[in-house]
Amino acid sequence: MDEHPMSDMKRRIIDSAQEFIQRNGYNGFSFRDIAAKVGIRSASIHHHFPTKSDLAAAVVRSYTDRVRHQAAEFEASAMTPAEKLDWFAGFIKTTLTDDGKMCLCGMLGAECNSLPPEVVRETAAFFKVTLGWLAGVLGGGKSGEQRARNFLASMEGALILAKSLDDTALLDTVSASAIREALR
Amino acid sequence: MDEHPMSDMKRRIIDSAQEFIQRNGYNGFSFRDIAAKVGIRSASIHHHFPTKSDLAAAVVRSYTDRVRHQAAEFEASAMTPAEKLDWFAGFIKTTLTDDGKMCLCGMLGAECNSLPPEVVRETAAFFKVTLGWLAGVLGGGKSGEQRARNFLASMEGALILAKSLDDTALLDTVSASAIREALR
DNA sequence: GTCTATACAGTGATAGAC
DNA sequence: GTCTATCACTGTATAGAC
Repeated sequence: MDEHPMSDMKRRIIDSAQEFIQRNGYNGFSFRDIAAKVGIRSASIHHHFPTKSDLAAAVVRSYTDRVRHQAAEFEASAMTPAEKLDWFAGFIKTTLTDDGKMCLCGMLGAECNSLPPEVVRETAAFFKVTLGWLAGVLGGGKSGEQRARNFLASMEGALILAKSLDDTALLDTVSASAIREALR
Repeated sequence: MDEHPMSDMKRRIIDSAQEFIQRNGYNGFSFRDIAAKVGIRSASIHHHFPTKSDLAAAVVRSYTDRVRHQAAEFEASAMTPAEKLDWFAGFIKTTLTDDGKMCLCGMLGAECNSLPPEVVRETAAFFKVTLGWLAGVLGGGKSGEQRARNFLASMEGALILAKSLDDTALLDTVSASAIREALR
């Protein structure tokens, strides 16, 4: 299906890097961390991704592609806006509960002052795609766009608060409010 | 006034470290960065703060103290809740426009998986104090607490989105919505 | 309280054998 | 495609002179 199907090792490196970035941030992981996880030496990572920024940019691109793919699937379905927002909130919640991770781009967005330019570009692209999808779900137009921004901001912020306070319930109540507000 | 007034150099180190953390995160600055900024050698920083976690914990404590102090000042004033939220939104906006910085604890909250335990504790304390103040402003009780969580989450998330997308207007519109919602 | 000097572990990245 | 070996550099932290 894809034009350039990815090698298995390349895929595993990206997945492992994504986990590390969500947990520790771009400045909080090393090629050696990845190497230990996927079972090859750190020098071999450079064969697949010449530099750390290449790897991180590929991680974000793969994340954005999943959003695009998911959005297209929803497009063809009979789900209501409420069901789509619920799905999104569940996805964010899994991020937190499945190992206390941050949203990939929430983490990179916070760090973006110390990120290589191409990673910043890919992070911005992720937010544009996600906001575009949410705006469509919420009816489009200026109102849809504004609701999308409010909703996504609430979710990203709620992740940070819930993680810091070690309070999963906080994420539940804030995301319930955000969904209610978005659909009002 | 204070029981243990802080030496001038200690103060400058804390202020400089705060700037670096807000810009690059805990894993994105070094003692040498601070040293270059305040004009002494990195070894001398250790005289004031033995370890990096000591320094970061002191930075967060100083930040929380300012919130406490500000809250006490507001307590004695005749400001309305709307004025207090406006002040808070303005404070957050300055953080962003004055050099594209993140909220100190928004940054640390995102990174908290890779932070020393005492820094995590201080970050949680900051959020508790800030949420407590906001809950009081918003009328207290369960409703006030929930409004405070929604409001603060929106502001933290809006900072991330605005920074990533390099879009100051996004912060303005999201914070205006958040204030409206909190006061509804 | 600040300095020089240094220890020692970790970093991203490269060269070249297999 | 993965390895070993190694590079130059940066990181936190310490010892001891001034």
